[in-house]
Amino acid sequence: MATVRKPRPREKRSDAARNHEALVRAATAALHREGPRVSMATIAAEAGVGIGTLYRHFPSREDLLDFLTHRSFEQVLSNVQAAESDGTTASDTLRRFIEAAITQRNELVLPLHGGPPVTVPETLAVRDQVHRAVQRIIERGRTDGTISQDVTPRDVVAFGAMLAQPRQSDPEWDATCRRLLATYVNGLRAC
Amino acid sequence: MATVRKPRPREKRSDAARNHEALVRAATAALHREGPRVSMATIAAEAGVGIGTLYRHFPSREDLLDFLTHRSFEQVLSNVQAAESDGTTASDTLRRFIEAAITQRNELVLPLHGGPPVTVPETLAVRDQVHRAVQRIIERGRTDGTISQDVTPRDVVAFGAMLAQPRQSDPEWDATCRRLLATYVNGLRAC
DNA sequence: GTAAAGGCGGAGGATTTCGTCCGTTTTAAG
DNA sequence: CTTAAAACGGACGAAATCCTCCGCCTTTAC
Repeated sequence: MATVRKPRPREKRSDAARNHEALVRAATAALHREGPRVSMATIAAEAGVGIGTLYRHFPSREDLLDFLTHRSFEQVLSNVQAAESDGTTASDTLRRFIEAAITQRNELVLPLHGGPPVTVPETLAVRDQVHRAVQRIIERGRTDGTISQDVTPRDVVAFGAMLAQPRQSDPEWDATCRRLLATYVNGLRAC
Repeated sequence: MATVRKPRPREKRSDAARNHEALVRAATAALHREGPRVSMATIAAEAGVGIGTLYRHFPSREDLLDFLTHRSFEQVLSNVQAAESDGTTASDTLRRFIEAAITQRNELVLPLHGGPPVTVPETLAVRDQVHRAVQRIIERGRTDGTISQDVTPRDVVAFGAMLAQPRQSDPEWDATCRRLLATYVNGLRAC
């Protein structure tokens, strides 16, 4: 068997890195603006690259959505961890966490409670971390008396995900959203 | 001017009436099963008619969805009126109303709080009737003390519409849904 | 500078879905 | 039964979308 020469692997090309970032940014913006049905062509145009480039970075539409979903989950996890360390009461911590999801209009959070099922193992792992963190907050709430016995992490995440879905064509949605959140958090207490 | 003879207009044909009903039933079922993106071909097949027949009854996809939306709004209105006359407290009335929307899996209720904007005037009229009925219940709740000052009909309808959206692929959704509703109604009270 | 590894772009094939058209069949009325 | 109005059905044209392919260009390594 011939000796295998091992040429030092090249660095990633700078244009590829730039385009990758542009694509992610464009896809996020386009999804927020036009909903989950945006065409790949629109995304590529918004990123200022050809359609071929889009498909080299993300071999299929599903791959792109999986990537963005994972990213979104990580953001949610980071939010909940941040809230965990600086909320006052437990229910206040949950309020902050959900508020962050809302203001980010983080609609990709939807699969967290069962939209199109997530199949990527790493993404599922992040989702579980979110659930565990919320679980810890709920348990704290049971001792400080601000959260009733039968609330589950699923409930809280599902509620946050619903509110985070952008409602285009309703200028008052923000205000409605805040009132719904206030009422829900208020309802967490007594049983 | 010649006298215009007025031939008695024919009765509507029975097959047309039968097919119309079959189409509405099939469209509802298909939408519940496959979501808002079901193809017209699927609906026609499920109704057991040709694609041409579907398009004679509903000249475009939008016409079909408008029809179903109107129907759905009427059902919601009927629910809220029924609840109005037999709830005990005001918040209990709201709970019954939302429960009805949930158990019917009435996802078409969505445009009530601002999905794809509704443009048919008659449908908008029904929507307003719903809002007014909910408003009446809320006012009753302010006097019997079960509903806080700053809750609006929009909030309640939006909340109900969100819960009524079917979450396929989540077997526990029903239970989650019931807990979310209980918590929300519980939160309506104190301010 | 030079070479080649690797990225870029967009025409176009395959597929899906909307909606039309028109020859055939069914129904209501006399 | 006869007749004509109305409804039926599905092949087909148009348009949107996903993704592939391949000749050309940019970047890295030396």
